[in-house]
Amino acid sequence: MVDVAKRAGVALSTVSYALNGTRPISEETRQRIYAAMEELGYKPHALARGLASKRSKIIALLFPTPERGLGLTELEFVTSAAEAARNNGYHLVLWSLPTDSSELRQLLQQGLVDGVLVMEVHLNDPRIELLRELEFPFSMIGRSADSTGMSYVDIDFDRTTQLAVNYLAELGHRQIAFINHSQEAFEAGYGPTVRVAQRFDEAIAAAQLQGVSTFCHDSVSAGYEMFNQLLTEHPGLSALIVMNERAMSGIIQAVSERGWSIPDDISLISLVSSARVAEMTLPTLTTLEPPIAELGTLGVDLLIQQLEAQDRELPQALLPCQLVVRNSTGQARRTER
Amino acid sequence: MVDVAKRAGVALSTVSYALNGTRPISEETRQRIYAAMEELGYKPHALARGLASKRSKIIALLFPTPERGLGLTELEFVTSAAEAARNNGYHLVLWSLPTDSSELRQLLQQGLVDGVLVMEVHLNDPRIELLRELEFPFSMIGRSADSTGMSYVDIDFDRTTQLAVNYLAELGHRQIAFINHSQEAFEAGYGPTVRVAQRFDEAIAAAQLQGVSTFCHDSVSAGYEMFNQLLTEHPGLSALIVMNERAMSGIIQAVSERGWSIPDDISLISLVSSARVAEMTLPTLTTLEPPIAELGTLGVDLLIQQLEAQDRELPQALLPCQLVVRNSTGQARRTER
DNA sequence: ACGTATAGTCGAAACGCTTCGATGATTACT
DNA sequence: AGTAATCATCGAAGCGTTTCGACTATACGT
Repeated sequence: MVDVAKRAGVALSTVSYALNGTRPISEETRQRIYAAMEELGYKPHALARGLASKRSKIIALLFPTPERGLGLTELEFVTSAAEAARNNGYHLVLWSLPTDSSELRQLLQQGLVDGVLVMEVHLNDPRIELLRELEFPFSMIGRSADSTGMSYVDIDFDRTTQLAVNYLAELGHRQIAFINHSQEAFEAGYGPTVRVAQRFDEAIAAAQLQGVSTFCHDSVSAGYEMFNQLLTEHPGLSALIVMNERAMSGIIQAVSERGWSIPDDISLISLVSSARVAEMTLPTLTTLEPPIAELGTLGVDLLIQQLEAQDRELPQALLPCQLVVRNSTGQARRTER
Repeated sequence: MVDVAKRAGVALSTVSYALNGTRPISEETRQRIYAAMEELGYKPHALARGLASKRSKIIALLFPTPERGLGLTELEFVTSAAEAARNNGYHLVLWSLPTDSSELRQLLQQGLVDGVLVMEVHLNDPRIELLRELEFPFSMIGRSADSTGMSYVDIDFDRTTQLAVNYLAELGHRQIAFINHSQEAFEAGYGPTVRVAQRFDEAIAAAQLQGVSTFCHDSVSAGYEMFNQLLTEHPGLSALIVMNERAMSGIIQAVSERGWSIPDDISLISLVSSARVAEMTLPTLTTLEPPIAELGTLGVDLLIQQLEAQDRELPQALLPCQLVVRNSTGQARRTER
């Protein structure tokens, strides 16, 4: 930088001002400075800049260590966040930690990152508490129980659930089951699990349908068994809303073993599930697909906005899933089986 | 840090030495210093450390922007790399760029990262060329065409292919097809595609079997059509080795439509495919599963070793996939169909 | 014509650490 | 006993930026 300054015949600080636009610089000098930078192949040093300005332009993505196992969803998420960060001139570091790790505090206090984006937020999340305590800038994907005054993006589960129920109702289904993630996830306060469970009951009631809502472990075999059990207890079921990709595989197997056909004998909707997975099965699955990339991008944008804005506004956003009709849903049967 | 020094009654530099162990410090003073740090809640500042030492302890994961679409594989990869980095006291930033992006140069010259880990290396990869040109420390997942003198980890495709062919041969299969990724991937020099294609022919010849090797687009429908075409042209096929998860779905559909059963009428092996996907299908798939987490961890380890070692050795490693027998493979039919 | 903004620039002091050379004080080796 | 390492520590000079206060020259309002 000192070389650039010399070559352009200006002071060191002038180069800095030209670079960041912090103070006015005459067009003429700016030209000279840029030319000098070009000729010398000068590139500003990120660390030095960060040290002096106290803003590293690095944000962290707080990524829970695989508990429920990782989905395609998460990956797209990560990459879209990385891209969004880069588009804003930020870097994205990955911090993959258990939610209750004490290591987070250390990492935050290293002063490396300007803010963090928290994924897979639980209704009651120790990471969030820590961040608030340290008054560390953050925003979330998903929401903790009380998310007032915090910045977040999340799937609009109310709307998503409503869309699924409405669609099935339009097809003439009257008895609909909802298959959730596990009870443990529910009790741990995993957002989607809690919110959809609640909304499902409301939507069913409002549409004057019959509904049954149940938890299910995230495994193929659990899905298989759950389906059989459900149909024993509620033989009139004609449609299932499933928010559990692994269980979905088991359900499809159980249906096929029974000699039934999808969607003639039963309709299936996969909730918050990606196209990639939905197209791997036979038949392909009607889904409500989360706007993953948008969530990632938006999450990063909100965080950066928060970091750079002077005012203390904490923006929030909810995005609904999109109904993509494929081959696993159809008109309800007219006749009893 | 100056406060810690004062409180411990030592010089600033002594605190630094105690922290990094760069020079010997008496046990007694070390105690005092650590106590002081504790009391003051002192945490070293990562950026300042990086600036002064010229080693940021940050590495980048060079992640290609989704071309072939993202797999579960990649995600596990990313998280395992992040963890490995953290275990070594490093941070991992994500750089998601097209392989031919000019932006990489900018990023490298920012001086933010000490080294990069390159994913999805093509046989002829501009990123690698750039890294060599700049003499920037890096290691790779996968290999470029000439990988002598470079550090990498990769799947041992030779051994993996051999395992698959051997296993099928043992089951009595005599006519085996190999379904690869697309021809475009092959021509682009995508490593797995090229290496397995080559090795398949060799392995078939060595085992004195009949083999047919074919490319296939990464899509369900392409797999479906490819299967039908293959069986028209080679009615004697009794086993398929498939390295193409999406095509695999199509193949399974085609088999089932034909009224055939897996594995009684045809055996399927999914190559370099994760357990998550293999267990979603009916029947579950026999696979050769890549040691993804190990690859990620090892890749990071090799890179860091390279960064910290004084000697200029560039370690390399090949790991084979593991054969996991599930329900898609069985004895070859004794009789003609 | 006079104080007062404002544009444009400079020099120097941070930012929070590492690292080099120097200095005593021990210990080891002939 | 004398020289040479080694141990333990200190002070100061960076690392490559940003940012603050100061200064000059020009334009502004009255």
